[in-house]
Amino acid sequence: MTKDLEPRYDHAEMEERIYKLWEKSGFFNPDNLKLPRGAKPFTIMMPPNNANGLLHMGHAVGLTLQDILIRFWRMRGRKTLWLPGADHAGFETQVVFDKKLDKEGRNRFAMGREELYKEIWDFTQENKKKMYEQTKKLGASCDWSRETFTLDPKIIETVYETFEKLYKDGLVYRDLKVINWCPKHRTALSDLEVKYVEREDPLYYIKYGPLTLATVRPETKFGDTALAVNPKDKRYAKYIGKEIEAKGILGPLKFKVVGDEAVDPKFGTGVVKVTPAHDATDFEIWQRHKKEIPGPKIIIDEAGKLTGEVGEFKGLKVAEAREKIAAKMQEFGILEKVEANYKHQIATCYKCGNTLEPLPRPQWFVKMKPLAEPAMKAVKTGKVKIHPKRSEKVYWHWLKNIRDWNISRQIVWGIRIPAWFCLKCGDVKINLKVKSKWFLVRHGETDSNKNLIIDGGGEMNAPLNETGINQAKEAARSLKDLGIDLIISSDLLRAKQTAEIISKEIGAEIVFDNAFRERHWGELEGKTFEEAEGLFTNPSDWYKDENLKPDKGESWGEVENRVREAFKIHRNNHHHKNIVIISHGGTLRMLKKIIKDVTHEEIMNGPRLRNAGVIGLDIAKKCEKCGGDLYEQDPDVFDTWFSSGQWPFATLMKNPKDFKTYYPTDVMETGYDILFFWVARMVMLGLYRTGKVPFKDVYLHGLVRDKDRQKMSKSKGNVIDPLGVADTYGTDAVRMALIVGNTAGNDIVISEDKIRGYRNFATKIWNASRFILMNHKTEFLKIKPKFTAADKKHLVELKKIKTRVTKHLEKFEFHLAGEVLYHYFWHTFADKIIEQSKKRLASENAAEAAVAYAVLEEILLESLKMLHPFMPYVTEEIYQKFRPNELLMVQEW
RNA sequence: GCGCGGUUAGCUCAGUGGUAGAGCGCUUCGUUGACAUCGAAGAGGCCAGAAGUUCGAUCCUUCUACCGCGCACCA
Repeated sequence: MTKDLEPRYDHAEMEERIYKLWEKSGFFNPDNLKLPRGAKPFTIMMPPNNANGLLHMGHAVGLTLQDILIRFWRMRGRKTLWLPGADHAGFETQVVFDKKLDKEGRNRFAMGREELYKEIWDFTQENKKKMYEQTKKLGASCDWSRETFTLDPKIIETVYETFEKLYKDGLVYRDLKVINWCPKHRTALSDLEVKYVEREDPLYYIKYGPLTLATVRPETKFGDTALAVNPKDKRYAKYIGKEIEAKGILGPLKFKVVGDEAVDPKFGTGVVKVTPAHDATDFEIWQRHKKEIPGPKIIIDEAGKLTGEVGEFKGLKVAEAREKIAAKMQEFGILEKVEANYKHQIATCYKCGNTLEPLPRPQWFVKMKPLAEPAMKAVKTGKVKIHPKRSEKVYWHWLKNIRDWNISRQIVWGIRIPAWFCLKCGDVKINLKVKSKWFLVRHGETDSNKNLIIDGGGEMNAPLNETGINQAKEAARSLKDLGIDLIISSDLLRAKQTAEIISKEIGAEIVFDNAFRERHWGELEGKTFEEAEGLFTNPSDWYKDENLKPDKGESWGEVENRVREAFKIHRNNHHHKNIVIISHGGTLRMLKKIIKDVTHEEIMNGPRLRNAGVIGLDIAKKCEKCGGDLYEQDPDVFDTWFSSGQWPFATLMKNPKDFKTYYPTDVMETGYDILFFWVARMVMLGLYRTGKVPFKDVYLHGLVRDKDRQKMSKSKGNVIDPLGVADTYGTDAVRMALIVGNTAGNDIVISEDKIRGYRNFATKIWNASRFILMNHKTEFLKIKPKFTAADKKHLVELKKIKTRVTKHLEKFEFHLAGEVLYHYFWHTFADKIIEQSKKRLASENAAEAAVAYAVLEEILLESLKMLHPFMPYVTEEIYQKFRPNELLMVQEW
């Protein structure tokens, strides 16, 4: 019992000091807690916050609720682990980063995989650091020694193991399906990431020979491959199985009519067109009638523009094309009528709001039904309890109707899917052990490239220009840290310079091989493409014909032969080494042709490798099917939720002792908005991998809203920054304001007024304590207090309060516990008990004063204990004035 | 279409089978050393509407109205 308290307290100074004191004590780490052997653990996995921004009020709510649980159970003698972490948040982070790139006038589609990955990595690490600082400021008593990022090797390894297990069990498969495609973000999305919005669009009735059908998407007509009616529909029974001829705006059409249950006879005309490439239902109709009708005919590309056999509409965006096509149909007299304001639901991207384009793509899917069964059972039997209870019904309903989960994402930020395809036969290998990696790199840009001048293996031999040098440097950076042993380069100047720049960065030796030179274009060398045009019948023949040979130049066939020979020799000599081959656009095409064993036409129609572009080849054991040993890894990454769905066990699994002690965890605390995204998947994957539920209780908190019930958002400008108000009013006030009146599953209303109210409460606690401390006299220490009946009554009441608070906390009724404490401390203890004791404290009789004091101190210290989980800083600070050298944080509850 | 939640003080929200609570706001009074970031006193609610169960309902049941949300392949 040392100093008096200042009349006011400086929360800023205090919070920093106290947090450091807690950290220094080591008690955030359960291994350091002084507990009897066999003390029961209590574990919470902190939901890994997205490492793409700062914490907002929603995070503050979650962290506070978790910290209350952790501090409460720690004081109750449990071996308490709260493991903090951050999520790479694949798609979400990619979206945030895209915006950043956009501001800088860049875009990710023009960046190399490694380069982009590295930049986002740095970006997330920076965010993570700031986020953890904020987490500390909010008083979170988590074990920083076990901090985990979802891209830590231990997590990736575990995720890979899970994927392999699922694959072997037949629960993960790769299949071509029509998936939700966002044309803006150029990636597939899971069904959960689709937001359906109601919209009014025209419904077009189109004549199809003797039939009429209704559609809102006339633009997809070019992709039609059949018509369908309900088999029970008497009106159309006679058409089933027949071919129908009709007038189309690009010429006559001829489609077969199939009978399928998916068609609702009551809707529209009861006839639908079947567009398997651009409609999931139609795709399924096709699958059921594969033998009778043609499959997907793609007429919309990844950017949402018309492509393929669409005549004059090629290149138009879907919305534009729709109007023009409808107009054309009108002209042709095949548009029967238009219902103007047809209300329907359209699928949009939950992030950007753009209309999704259903596209057929091969993707990895998780078969969900077998995983959902045990997950439903776990909740039904009470092994997992969800608070609020009503959410169990919602959980139940979702799992019951669950569909297979597309886990492939076409972005680079994330955990790359550990699936390799044999380059020769296409066979799939999971978790392939790669022996060595070979990289094929095109040289950087030259002025010839820039000005479209033919500069092959001839005399020009242009050097890199400034852009080219920078590109080479970029490529060099992307090849760094990959353990490259050797660079094999064409000896032409542009390749040589590129090789030297890369060598300088990665420190590997260069050997030159003129077999990797560009095709010698003979008499065409030095000419612009325009000038060269007249020299062949068709410019595209330069590429198409593998035997065509310019004067004094080489044919593609000749290039292929020399490359084949050189590649074979280098393969034999260096198969165990990581190699970079630096060569030229055309030459690399030939190399790819050799590796993939495909036709000349196919390789020439394939994508062009940009300057300094990198292609990775993985060399591993021989394929059991074809004997090839060159593989290419699936470029896609996992849906973030596939990895975060493994969070409760992936964080512990690689440390068997921790896993045994702390798994299953006790409580999962998170927002109700991610019940399906995350909670349900954690239960499924947890049960699947470990045979045990990942947690026993799920506590769901609501969305944070402002005092007018508006959702907080940056665009509305009504965001309250939790750290900002913590600076102003103190963390304790913010925490308490977030708890009182906040019930499970309901939205939380927070306003600065409310926070101010609880700041006043903190002041009240401070001043009541100050008063008590002020009345302490050293002579009291010698006096054994004799409590009066009234004193005893107060102490009994205190006990009752403690029982109530304990019960509330055990039942996850944080708001009730907080209210009871608030009310008791202010309106019973301060207003009544302290007021009544003032006379006795002032008594001449030391024994009487001592008793009065003893009662107050007892009640105060017990109250501080109970308040500590809610308001950790102010309570800890005061407690130490009464009990120096002790830590309230680890006092017994 | 199915499901869920809400409707309580001027505002935002807690709560309970038997005299209704918090924060902010409002009214009046008060600076005698814990606290004006306060204290004292107070105003303010047929707890959405209707019916039912009950000795008794704001709380349980049913229906209705309005608000919000989730899920759903109907072209």
